[in-house]
Amino acid sequence: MTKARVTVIDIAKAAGVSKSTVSLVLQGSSLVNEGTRSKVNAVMRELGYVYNRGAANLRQAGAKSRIIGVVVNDLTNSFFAELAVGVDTVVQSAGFVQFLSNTSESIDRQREVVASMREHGISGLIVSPARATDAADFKPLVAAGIPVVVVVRNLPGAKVSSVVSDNQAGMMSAVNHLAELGHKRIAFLGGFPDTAVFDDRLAGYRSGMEAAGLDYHQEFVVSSAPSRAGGVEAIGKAIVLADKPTAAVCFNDAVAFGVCDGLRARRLEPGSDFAVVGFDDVIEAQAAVPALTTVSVDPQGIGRRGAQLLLKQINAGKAEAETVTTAVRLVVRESCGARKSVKSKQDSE
Amino acid sequence: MTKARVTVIDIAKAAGVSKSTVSLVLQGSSLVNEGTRSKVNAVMRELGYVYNRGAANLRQAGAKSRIIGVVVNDLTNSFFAELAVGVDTVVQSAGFVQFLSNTSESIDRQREVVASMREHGISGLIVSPARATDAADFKPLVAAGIPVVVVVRNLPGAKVSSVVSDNQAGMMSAVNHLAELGHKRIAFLGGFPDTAVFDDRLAGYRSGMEAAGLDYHQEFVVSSAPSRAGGVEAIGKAIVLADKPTAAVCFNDAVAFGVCDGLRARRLEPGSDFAVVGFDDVIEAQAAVPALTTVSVDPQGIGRRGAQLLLKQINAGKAEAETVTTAVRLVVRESCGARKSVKSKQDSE
DNA sequence: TGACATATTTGGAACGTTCCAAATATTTAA
DNA sequence: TTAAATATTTGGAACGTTCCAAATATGTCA
Repeated sequence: MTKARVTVIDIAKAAGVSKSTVSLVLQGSSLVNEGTRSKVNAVMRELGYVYNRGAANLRQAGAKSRIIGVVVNDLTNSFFAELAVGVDTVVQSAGFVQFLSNTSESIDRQREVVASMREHGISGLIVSPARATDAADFKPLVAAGIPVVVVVRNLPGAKVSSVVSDNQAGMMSAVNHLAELGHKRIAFLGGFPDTAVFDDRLAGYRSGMEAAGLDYHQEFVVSSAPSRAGGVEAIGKAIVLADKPTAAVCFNDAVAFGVCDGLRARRLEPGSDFAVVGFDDVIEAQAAVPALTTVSVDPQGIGRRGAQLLLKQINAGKAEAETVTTAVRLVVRESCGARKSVKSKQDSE
Repeated sequence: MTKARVTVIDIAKAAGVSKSTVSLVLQGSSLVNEGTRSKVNAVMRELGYVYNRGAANLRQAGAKSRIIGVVVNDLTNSFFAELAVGVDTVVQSAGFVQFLSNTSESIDRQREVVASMREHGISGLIVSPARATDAADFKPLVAAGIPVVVVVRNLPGAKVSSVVSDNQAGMMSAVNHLAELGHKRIAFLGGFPDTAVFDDRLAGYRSGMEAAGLDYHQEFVVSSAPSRAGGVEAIGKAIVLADKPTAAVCFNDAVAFGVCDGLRARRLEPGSDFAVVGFDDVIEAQAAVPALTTVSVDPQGIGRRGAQLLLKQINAGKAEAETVTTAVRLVVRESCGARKSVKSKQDSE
């Protein structure tokens, strides 16, 4: 390869100024004379100078690395990919770069990547925590003055900011919609009860039932893995109840798809024979058959909000824990039985 | 917050050794006495020491940062999200971290993020280039001894390694399948002719036609944006030809979906009235109606291969440009008319 | 025990930047 | 024309590590 790196000293020599002046130019200081500035810039271009951020960070105390760490629990899931894109958008336009890692729901992996990010001197962290993450896990970071924003899944007890969607309101509107369609026996299917998101969504379900003047029955709540397979399992348990439900709100879209599978296996057609509503509005929801009625949360929006919040804290130098909930909206498609027939024009974009 | 950073010197003092010894411990050198090592480790834990990689990189010439830059053109597309996950898997288990950025097909953005990554001292770069990327854009990197691996879209003329799927073979098998189903007039729809991928896929189409003993007609090749809208446009042009095609292979799945839309708008049912085959096997392909017959490429696999290749070059210290093509396979579903009716068991996984 | 080999430890001097206090140029005001 | 003010430039000394050459400890063999 080529020889050694070009440093500010090389530039200084070539431009006939001191390294301090070059540094000033690098930082866009107004102290330097226009003529000098352009000469220095010209030399830099000519010599192919590359700024060494590592060296700079070393001198400038901690928080100036301009790296934002982003940790998501499942990048394969387009919901989180969108989230990452949202973060990237604002992070990038603020002149930061993003360090993205995927934990695949592994808590160990999460610990590793966060440690690694810390070693690299991130100025802030956005994390969608892996399941069963200990609230104390991010203590050391905030203690070191590195702001942390938790997104999607909140971490009760952790003294960090968070951005979550309005799970409760979303579930309420789903239940409300089903009630308006005349359903009385509405089940809540899927999800692990040990998560904060589950609690929120369940609470929304309860208030929705209450608001619609319907009774809350313990046995209409069937938890399961928040996956397609979990959905199959959950509907299997719900459909054999003496007092069969006629509709279900699901913990998320994956569960909802599983519920549809399970219904079909029992010769019931989702939409016409049984109403199904999901949560998240993942990309497949509109292309599915029947198209899934679901609560749409805007993952890019969450990402952007989270990033904004984080940047604010980085700039403020002080991390006031703050919680923001982003709005959601019910998207009515076919699986709730409200609309028959083929996919609508609007949805197919 | 708390006071200053804990440094190697603090550790040394507290453990009663010299900073050099601490450094040795950090590097896991076999030179240090077991007893000393464990004492030092204990002190590090106790004081909450965090390794400062930036400082280390400063000393250790260039290529040791253990950061891999990953640049994709569209993270929203689950194809590329999967790719990133594939990369992350191997990168992470090799003890590197990944710096992921999204360019949204913007060449300027791409230039920015690559520059930024360089400043941060990446040890290598994996990139799925934005459309119309200049092959010379990565010259400076390789000149600086930073290995670059291009994935998915190759960059003819750039002296870098690449990992691409076997576009040609994939298209051939698609054409072959349609020919076996009895189609004689098969169109090639969608895609921008200025890309290498287009050339490859088109070449596959031509050889496929030839292999099946069918004539290649210039007017059966209709290019368009590689998007859903582009698909609508392309089928619109193809369906009005005097000698109407009865089937089409599409540049990618998005185009294929658009083609289906366009067919329906003309009261033709994809699958029964006209056979459609896509390329990529995006996640929506199996859930669509009709389920899309398509050429499945394994994006995670490409990511893994790319990462392996890159790590190999990093370790070798020498970047021998190398091209690997990964295998693809045709997934027969409904849109080609080979199978009627509802979705199969296998596909719904 | 002495001499040598082997195992362990250790002070600097880098690495490429930023910051500071101070030096030097250039203007301005009288 | 000169003093004071303002505009620009500048040598070190950090920052937290790794590397080197050399020092010190420990062990081995006659």
